Amino acid sequence: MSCFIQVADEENEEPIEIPVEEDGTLLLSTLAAQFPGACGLKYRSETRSLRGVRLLDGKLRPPENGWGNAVYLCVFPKETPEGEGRSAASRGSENKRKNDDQLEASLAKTKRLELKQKCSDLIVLGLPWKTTEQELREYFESFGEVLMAQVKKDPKSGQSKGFGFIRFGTFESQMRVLSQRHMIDGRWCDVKIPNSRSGEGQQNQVPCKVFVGRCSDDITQEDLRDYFSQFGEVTDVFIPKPFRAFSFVTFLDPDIAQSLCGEDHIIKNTSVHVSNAAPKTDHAARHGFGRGHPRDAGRPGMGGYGPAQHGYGSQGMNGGWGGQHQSGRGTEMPNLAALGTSLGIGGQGGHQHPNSQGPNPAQMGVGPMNLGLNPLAVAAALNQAGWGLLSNLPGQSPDTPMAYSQAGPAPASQAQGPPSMAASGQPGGGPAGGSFLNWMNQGAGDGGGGGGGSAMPQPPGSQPPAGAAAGWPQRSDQKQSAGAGPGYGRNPDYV
DNA sequence: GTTGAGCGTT
Repeated sequence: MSCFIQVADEENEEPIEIPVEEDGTLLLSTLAAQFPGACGLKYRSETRSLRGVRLLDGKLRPPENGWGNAVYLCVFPKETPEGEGRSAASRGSENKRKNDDQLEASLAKTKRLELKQKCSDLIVLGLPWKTTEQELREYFESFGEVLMAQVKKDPKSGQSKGFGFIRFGTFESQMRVLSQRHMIDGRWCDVKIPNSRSGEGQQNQVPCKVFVGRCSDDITQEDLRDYFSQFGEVTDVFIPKPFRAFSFVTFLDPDIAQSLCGEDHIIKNTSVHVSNAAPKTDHAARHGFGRGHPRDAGRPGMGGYGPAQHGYGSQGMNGGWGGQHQSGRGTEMPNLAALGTSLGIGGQGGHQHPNSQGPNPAQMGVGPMNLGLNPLAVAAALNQAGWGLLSNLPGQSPDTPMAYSQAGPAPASQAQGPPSMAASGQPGGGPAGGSFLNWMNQGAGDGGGGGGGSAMPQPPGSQPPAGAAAGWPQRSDQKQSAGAGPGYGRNPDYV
């Protein structure tokens, strides 16, 4: 079996042999040790097209037929700002900027990166009692330089309290760690931005998650992961079940996610449309969304969405994206809330989407308080308008008229519509939050419906999230919040 | 010597 694979910076550069693990995977950290800043690999397939290498949990997986003798090429995050990682010069010509627009975008991005790149302490929850600070540090060192690792202990007994804190030297490491769960000494642990720090920088981030519309039902998670990995590391893929013609792809690098927004891509002979995934909280609705993509300048802001406050305040934000659902150990998602659904900096909203030919949802009064709306139709309509699911559409005001029928044909056959929020009469009251997007995002369904009272549809069978192939925590020593009520059974991805 | 959602004696 081969113990090394050949990796080069770029084509025609001299490859370096890099050791693979015994299980045949290549650790991203190993790759990064030789190619600082690399976030993935690609290679020329038989068809001479570039193909991305699957990356899961920091491990690059060999192609179907093994690594072979191919020379693999590093993938770097697009548009690495100056002073970080490898210089643009060393990356060849691919990142050359040619016009003022791009320059401007670059400056804006650099500025934003300065904001976002700050590391903060991270809390590690669920540590085994026996785990020491040394062990904690050693575990996380595989993700990058660990500046601090501490296990909180009872002062008297010295007994661990089962949680600790870590701090990384690079934001990259922090992001990577936040994007997954961690098996430490035999227990699944969660790493999160601690409450004491939440809101100090995380909100200045940009979504890592994109909405992929017009999916066909034969496009699998694997397909999406394979396809989108060519652009950068994919940390999660989520396809709602039952089939709803859209999916979410989360990238490690928000810039990569953003760079894809507005584009059409062909997967399995299907043209899918990538657009912004909507944040999960009404923050987005109030503050606008996104900073505009260079190629997609001026996405509409949330301004047109009516009184976004409507109905959400009472739900109680608990600080952080998707915070409503951040409880629930066991089925809890990795802390993607800190990753994939954060908010663009003070979005310069307000423009009409240049490509928006259909009715502007803002003007349409896109309200989830639907009239038995077919989600597929809504997704299609919004997406058709170049919007994807841009707004959180929180407890929409009843005074915004519905106009979906203008937005596009509504395949009426899939009768599984979103819950009638109008009927639920909230704002803010419904057990499930009362947002159309909540419903859209639920995917495998509000399995917590067992808890009763949810107005949400409850398709059978939840599934573990992508990227959790190793098995979601079902350890016998880990309480599973049995009968935890609404919410715990839902798919832990995207709330 | 038990425990298992949480949030840090600086």
